Amino acid sequence: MRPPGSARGPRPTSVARVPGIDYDVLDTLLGYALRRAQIAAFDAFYRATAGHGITPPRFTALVIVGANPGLSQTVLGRVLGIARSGAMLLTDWLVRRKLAERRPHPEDRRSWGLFLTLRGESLLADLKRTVRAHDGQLGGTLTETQRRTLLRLLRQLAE
Amino acid sequence: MRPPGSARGPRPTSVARVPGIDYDVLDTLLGYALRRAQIAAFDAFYRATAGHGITPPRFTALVIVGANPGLSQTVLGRVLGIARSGAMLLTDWLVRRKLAERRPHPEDRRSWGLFLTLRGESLLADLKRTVRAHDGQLGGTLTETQRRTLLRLLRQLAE
DNA sequence: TATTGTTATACTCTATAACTATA
DNA sequence: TATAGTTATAGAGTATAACAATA
Repeated sequence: MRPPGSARGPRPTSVARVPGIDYDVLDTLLGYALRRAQIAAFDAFYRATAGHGITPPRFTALVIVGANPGLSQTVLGRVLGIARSGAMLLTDWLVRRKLAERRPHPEDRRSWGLFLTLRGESLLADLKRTVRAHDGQLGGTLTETQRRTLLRLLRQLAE
Repeated sequence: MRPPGSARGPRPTSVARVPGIDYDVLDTLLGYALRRAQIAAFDAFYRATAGHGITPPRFTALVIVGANPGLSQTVLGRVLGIARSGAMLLTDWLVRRKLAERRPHPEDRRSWGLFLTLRGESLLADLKRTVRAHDGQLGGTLTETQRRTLLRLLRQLAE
């Protein structure tokens, strides 16, 4: 049993509102609503991936490497929005678990091409299923139309 | 000049998509869209509060103490979803900046009642204005109706 | 000169656990 | 016994800076 919040980074903070507290202006801010919603989403993600040691950035990395085989660590870092040194540590983790491997880049001997192993492909397929399922339940009380609307509005916000 | 990403916790990672990259299943996940939207929101927040040393949790703490004067550190921690030790460090920060103060709790000599100072009240008033303004611009391309819809759907998601 | 990967180092945030004083 | 605040310590994640190899 993993003690909560130790092995996989900061544990998603509780989303529950505290009764009797006045939240004042927070209730009118899109930013605060986003934060609360993301905590709920983290929660769903952790339920989906319990026991795999998978975090959101690691899942993202698996998906990105899977869909863009041969990309470099620098590009992976850029996609994830982290520094090169961080992309390296993340790649190290994937390689250590034998989920991905570094192959020499055919045209540039400074960089690696990243590829999923068979094991990585297989885990990714599993993860995609469960993450998608839990992500679907995330909007448990949302209708399919509302869900699509939300997704569209969020994309518009982030563009 | 503050070097980016040093004094105020992790710098919001870039929200820009990398051209030529296949994002695969990520584009269908509410959780991923939420993350991207929240990065944009962080960005707006940091623009709003540049130079104040204010982070989202610190802003939240100011608002909560302001609207619920006399509450204890433990309750503050529960509202923020952090451990008591963290609530204490956060309170220390507010007290050090003379934005809040601890007063003996009238009925329980184990706990403090937290209150904003005049300076805290004044800063909070400023912050509310700018944060609200930037939060409004956050959905720059959203109509007022879309904004309300988004807020409602996010609340429904997190409930 | 510029870039890739790497290494070393530091910082922020959060957590748990143990301690104290009160309840 | 249980709780509030505190202190000490540890871990994850990220950043910057400097270095070697290569472009």
